[in-house]
Amino acid sequence: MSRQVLTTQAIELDAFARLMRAQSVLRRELEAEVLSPRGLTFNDFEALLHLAKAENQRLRRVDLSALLMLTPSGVTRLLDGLQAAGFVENKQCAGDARVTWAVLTDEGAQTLECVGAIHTEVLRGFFRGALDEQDIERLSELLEKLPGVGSGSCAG
Amino acid sequence: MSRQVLTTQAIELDAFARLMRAQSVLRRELEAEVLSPRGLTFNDFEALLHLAKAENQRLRRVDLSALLMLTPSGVTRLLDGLQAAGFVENKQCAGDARVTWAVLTDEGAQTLECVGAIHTEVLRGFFRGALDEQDIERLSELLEKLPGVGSGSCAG
DNA sequence: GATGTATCCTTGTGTACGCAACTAATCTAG
DNA sequence: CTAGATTAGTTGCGTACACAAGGATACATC
Repeated sequence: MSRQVLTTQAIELDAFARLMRAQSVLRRELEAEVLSPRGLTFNDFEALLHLAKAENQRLRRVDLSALLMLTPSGVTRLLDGLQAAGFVENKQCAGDARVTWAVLTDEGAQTLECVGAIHTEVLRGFFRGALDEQDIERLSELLEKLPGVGSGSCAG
Repeated sequence: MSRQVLTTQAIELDAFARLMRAQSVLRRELEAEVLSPRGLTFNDFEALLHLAKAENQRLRRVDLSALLMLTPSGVTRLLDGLQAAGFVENKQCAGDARVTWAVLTDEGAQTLECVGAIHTEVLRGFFRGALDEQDIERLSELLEKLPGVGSGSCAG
């Protein structure tokens, strides 16, 4: 006697479920194959990536906070670890004593270069195995339009 | 003197970054608008959702584990909370003494119905504000093809 | 200047979850 | 029937993160 509990079946619910699932699968694969073996967490890696892309390889904590979607406290603890590992250094900001720059070290850049290469390989395998180049771009474009995802949403 | 650290710029990297970001944004919005105010975590809600869709509103822990992409221990603790809240009950399996069914209670179903309605509203607003119906379906289809996302990957 | 407000960041504290180790039940082979 | 292997689940422990509160600096208004 299986009552039917859920009646609504909006297409948004499917898209949502698949989005969540895709993220979980991809994240776990990257952690298992690339990051954990090298002692990095997912956010460690993303932080290094953002620092590498940033001007002069440095970011304010509050910007990292927005980019990684972490709270300020999360960023503090995250950077604690990256500093202990020697991948990031603190640098006082000349014009504003409140801000501390997080600066990518050479060692951090080297690590990122190495890890990033494998990361990209895994990524390529993940997407290319299922979609052709056009579809990957289409997917990317569609995602970009979603609120908070596109370039209008944060410093870049 | 900004050295260029990252040279590779694969399209997969963009798709990846946006996928991660879209998930974060959406998850946080749902948590803030819908779930946290009602004392539910994201996985609480997803668990209830899966239970509601399942035959007889019940699932084995190991199946929930696969559906939510949690470890067995995570599922145990998750269900602890849902049982304490009265949304889920344990039921012994007649044929196999190892398994404990997690069964959705009436109260759980009611809660889900209420929360789910708002959830769907927020979801609709999120997607519809940026994409038309066709694009949402396209997005959903593209995501579905990714490894581990489509129906071939787990019980459904 | 003084005083209020906003911004940047850190420090307790609590929690969700992964990992490893374990128990218990089932299946498989001899 | 026994012995090992597989499967379902829990528990102890460590960690990444959110929340709330607080400290320090900057800015704005008088």
